[in-house]
Amino acid sequence: MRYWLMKSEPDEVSFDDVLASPRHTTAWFGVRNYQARNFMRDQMQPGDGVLFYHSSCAVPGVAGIAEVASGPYPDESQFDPASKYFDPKATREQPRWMSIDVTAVEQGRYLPLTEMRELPALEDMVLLRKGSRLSISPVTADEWKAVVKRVRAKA
DNA sequence: GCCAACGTTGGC
DNA sequence: GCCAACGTTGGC
Repeated sequence: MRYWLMKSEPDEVSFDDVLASPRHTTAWFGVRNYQARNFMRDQMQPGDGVLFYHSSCAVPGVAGIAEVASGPYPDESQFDPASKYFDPKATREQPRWMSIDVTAVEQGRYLPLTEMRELPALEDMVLLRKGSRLSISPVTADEWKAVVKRVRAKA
């Protein structure tokens, strides 16, 4: 069992959107970075823990806890010329980009990025490293514990 | 809107 | 295979 942090722009897909979806589950599409794709393709397993992070918004931070709900499969949006994620070099025979399903599990408090930066347990977290832009990044068990604790805290 | 950091592209 | 130019990310 591993842990991950996945970034989503809430204007596109927010944690609330996933909670409102059938079975609280959504397809994670639109990843167009090879390192992030490889995590989905090679390492992420159903049941892995996911920190659902809101980026590019007024208050970036962890919006809820989720989990990986499927193995990898081709991202449909790469084949759709009308999609902004369309990739002319991708074919059905040789897809380039992968999706996985993600299920929302628990919404506690919203944990802002500013607060994450103050937690000593998170000082080495990939997300918080200077220049880190990965939309999917690994989270250690200790980091997971520290974040979940703050998400479940009363204040 | 700015800009630092990083990834990708393409000419050579 | 190098590397300059360009595009993107994402916090501020």
